[in-house]
Amino acid sequence: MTEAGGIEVGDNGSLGPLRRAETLSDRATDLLRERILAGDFGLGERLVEAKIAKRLEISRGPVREALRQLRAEGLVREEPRRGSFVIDLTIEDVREIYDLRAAIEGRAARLIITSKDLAALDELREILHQLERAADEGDRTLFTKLDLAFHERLCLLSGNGRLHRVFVSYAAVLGLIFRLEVDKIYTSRSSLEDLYGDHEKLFRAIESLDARRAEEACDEHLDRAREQLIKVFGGSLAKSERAADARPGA
Amino acid sequence: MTEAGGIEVGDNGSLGPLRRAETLSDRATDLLRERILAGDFGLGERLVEAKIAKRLEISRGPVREALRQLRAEGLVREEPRRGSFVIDLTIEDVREIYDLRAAIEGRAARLIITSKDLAALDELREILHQLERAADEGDRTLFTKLDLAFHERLCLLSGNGRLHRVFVSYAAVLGLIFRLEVDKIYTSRSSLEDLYGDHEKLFRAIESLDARRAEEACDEHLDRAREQLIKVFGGSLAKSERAADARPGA
DNA sequence: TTACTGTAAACTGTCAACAGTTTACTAAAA
DNA sequence: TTTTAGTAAACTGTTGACAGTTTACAGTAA
Repeated sequence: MTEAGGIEVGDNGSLGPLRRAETLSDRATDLLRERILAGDFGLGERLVEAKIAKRLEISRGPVREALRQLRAEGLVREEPRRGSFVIDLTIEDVREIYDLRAAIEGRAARLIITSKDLAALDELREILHQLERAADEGDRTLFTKLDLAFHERLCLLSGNGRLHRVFVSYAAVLGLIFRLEVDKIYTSRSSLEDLYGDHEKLFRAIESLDARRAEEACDEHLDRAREQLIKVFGGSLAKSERAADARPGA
Repeated sequence: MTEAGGIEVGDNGSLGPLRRAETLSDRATDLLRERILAGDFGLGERLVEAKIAKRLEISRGPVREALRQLRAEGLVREEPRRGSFVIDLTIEDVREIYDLRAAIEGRAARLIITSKDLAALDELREILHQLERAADEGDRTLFTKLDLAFHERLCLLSGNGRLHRVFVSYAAVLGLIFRLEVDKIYTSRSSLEDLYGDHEKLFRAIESLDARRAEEACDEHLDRAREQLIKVFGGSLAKSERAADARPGA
């Protein structure tokens, strides 16, 4: 599931339709996304098709398609006849994404509640427990991963595939934001316990099966998370990580 | 703005950066989207790269990219090594899209309200007036076009580019749904006046600058619109319009 | 007839090369 | 020195061809 933004969900334990061989485009997409999220490509850095193709030892075609896919995911920006670049993230982008999140995830919570899907609640609870453990152990990288998983699952369990697809479409950028946050967060006062508590509060609201309360909790949760981010980054995300030329490997 | 799903918004009256020459991919994307929306390709119909390329007198590369773009817009479905197909719309899809719309457009309304952007209200009012005129004249095609424009503008005026992009990402499919609706709606009792009244109600709620009321109005508006659609299509959208082979022209 | 098998046609995935544009660089002119 | 013009290099957009997979079909056996 290339489109899933790196979040694998599929199960194929018993006998089902065989997973079709991945195309080079798909693998290139996954690899490039990973590299960008890992920070191997800086914000705003140019992505030159030919250089990437050479590095991956494939032709430009699949690389081109991969870049298109990443553009659709919002991780890459394309300028006609000028090429592709890793996006530049600004505080304004963070604001936009968090408003979008509030819309999507608030609705997802509501849909879960109206469907009265108790198994969904159990799944969320399970992730919540893992989140608690990660907070206890102070594992920030794991925490952000589970944080993302919690919200992803929320959207998936809404039963609305398109809602989930929208989440996935910004999940990659969110992952990038989280990575930048982890790099910086050690210097801030914020604790994982606070962040965990926030998630627990959101879950309790969903668990109460009160749609309005859940939506409000979601709004508040994301408002706090956003303000936290803005505080951490103090106005500028793009820590002049900008680079003019391509540097396609690691 | 190829990504804009056929809804042109850009203004370049005074001196601004010159619009870069469109690529073949972009033109192919626009053309194919238009054709699909016009019904020249049936639901579920296969889109064969080579045939389309031949018909447009270009090579397969740009066609391939166009199909990828349309996939991102949700109008086309791709199966690895099997090809691209126009989507099949079911009632379940309509439900999904309308829940997504409620999330996105409700939030857009809220954002406009919290920003207290009165010029935005004026713009919406203007479209509303045009909508009224179309209803009076009984011009259903124009009405659906303006209906789409009203909601698109709502999202644009939210000031959140990503929110707007999500709207655009389902606008093409919505256009397809509206087209199918126009074909069928003559046999139903629903009147354009009712539909107009519904929009006016939504606008009044936004105009009142009460975010909660506006969100609820949006929910209700879309709930009604959805039920209307389901009533019209009576359970099955895909009126066995399905075709096995490609038929790339008109 | 029905189920199975093998073969040809159709189509997608991938590649390598060319054309035209953009960018970077060098040198001349103010 | 700063600006302008000119030139080479780099890069994207596009093309046509090939390889491997999927699909359709004809033929054979039950």
